[in-house]
Order: sequence, then C-alpha cells, then structure tokens
Amino acid sequence: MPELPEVETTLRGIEPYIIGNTVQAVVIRHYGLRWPIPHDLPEKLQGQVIQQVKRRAKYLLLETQTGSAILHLGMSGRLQVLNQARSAQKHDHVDIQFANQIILRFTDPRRFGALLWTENTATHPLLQQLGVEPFDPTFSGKYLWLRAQNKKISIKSFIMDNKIVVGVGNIYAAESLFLAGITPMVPAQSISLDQFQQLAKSIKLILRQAIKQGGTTLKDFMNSEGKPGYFSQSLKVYGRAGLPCFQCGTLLTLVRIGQRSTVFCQRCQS
DNA sequence: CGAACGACCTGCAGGC
DNA sequence: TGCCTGCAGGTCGTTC
Repeated sequence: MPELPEVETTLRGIEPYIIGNTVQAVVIRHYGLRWPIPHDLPEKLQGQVIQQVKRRAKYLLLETQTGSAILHLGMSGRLQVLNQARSAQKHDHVDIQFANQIILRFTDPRRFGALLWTENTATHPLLQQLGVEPFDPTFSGKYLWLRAQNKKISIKSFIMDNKIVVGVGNIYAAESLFLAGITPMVPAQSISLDQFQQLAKSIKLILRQAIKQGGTTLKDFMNSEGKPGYFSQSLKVYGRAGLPCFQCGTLLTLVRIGQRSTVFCQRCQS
C-alpha cells in the first residue's frame, strides 16, 4: 500500500482535518513498531497544535511548535481519520485524539512502520541521510547520471536507494524502468545520460500519475476500510510476470534483484 | 568504502 | 481441514 503516492495521498487526506487542531490525547495500544514508540510521545504531543503536515520521502511529519511526530507506514501501515470513536481492531496500534473529536488512527499489521518524536527534523538521523525528492527541481537525468558514476549496482537498486532519490519503491521502480525502456539489472554506471534523462522523466510521470489516481482513494478516505485500487489498472509490469507485455506481447520476465521481485519485458527494455 | 543480505512481523495463497 | 513454504508496498544495521 504505502508507496510514495500513497503516502502523499494520506498526507492530503489527513491534512485538512488535523491542521490547526489541538492534540487532546494519544492512545498507544502497541509500542512495538519497527522501533518502539517512545513512552513520552503522548505527553510530548498532548496539548500541541498541529501547525503543518509534511512529507519527506515516505515519512509523514506532524509538526508542532515544540517538535514533530515522525510517522512511517512501513509495508502495511495505514492512517484513517475517524469522525467518532470506533472500537479498535487487532492492528489499530495508535489513536491520536484531537480537540474537535477527530481521531487519527494508525493501523499496521506487519508493524514495519514507525512513530517517533523529534525536536528537530533537520538533524534527525532518519531524515538526514535522505536523497533528493523526485519532484524537486534538482532531481534530473543529469543528477542521476553524475551519482551513477562508478556504481556497479543494478539500475533498479540504484533508483530504489534512498540516498540517491527518495520515494521510489518496488512497484514504481519497475514501472519507471519499463516506461524508460531500461533493463532493470544493468549496472547503473553503464546507463547513458540520454537514458537517465528518460528515466528521470519516467519516474516523475509515473509518480505524478499515481498520486493523481490516489485522489480517488482520497474521496472515500474518511469512511473506507477498503483497500485503494488505484494502481492495479495502470500497472504495466509489476505483478504481471508471465503475462504478455501490453506493448509487444512478449511474456514478461520475473527476476530477483536485491531480494525484490522484478518484472520486465525483455524486448521493450533493452 | 560499496554491495549483499539478514532482520523485523503478520497475513495470505498455494501445494500437499 | 491443516501444515508448510514462500511471498508481500520498506529500509536499517551488520557483514563481507
């Protein structure tokens, strides 16, 4: 669920309900996420007004005057805005209750997500090492090309490396490479500047499209328990191993790159 | 230093 | 029906 577009969609979904709102209480039912939720997080948040909600990479930042909550959805995390209290289910780990009765509920079956507190987002170790945002003007083919010099790792692992560019997960790495016509396992250093320009363009386009389609999810954000289905119809290669390429009919190939499933077209991506 | 890989955890699908 | 295996959107920390 949470690729960058989903995180961005989540941000847009929760923002209108919590900005300018005061945190009344924080209920933690399960501290054991990727890192334990700090025990003093409730008292840090309580009484604070959410001034801004930001996204950095796949992290959501709930910013207050005294510090920020850092939230990551991991592989299976989800945020919901509840209008009224609803009994917590098995994986509903955290509720942030606001003065206007809105509840922000964090659900995460696999618990790879995180909820932390920091006084200073600029110096927080998790946020400090991050590479460029894909929608930042400095993210370009030239930028990728420069960073790829002498890099032997596969181009797919390269664009999934958060120190290079953030927010490109397994789905959209595969999709971007297909759109750019690049074979996922070739070494990053062997990609030409031309190809990198194509790739940077593809990444932006794919992510932008997905965010746009995430907008449909946004609509039923408040009441839906259902899964967003925005990506399924637009995916060209992800999850389609063995099926014919939409572009040329060749059966799509499945390989393993960096322990992640990777699907590509041997004919269209060369 | 870069690159590979294990680890974290639950749920689900598929094979037997 | 039940057990076992493998796989799933992420990414940090350790090891080679």
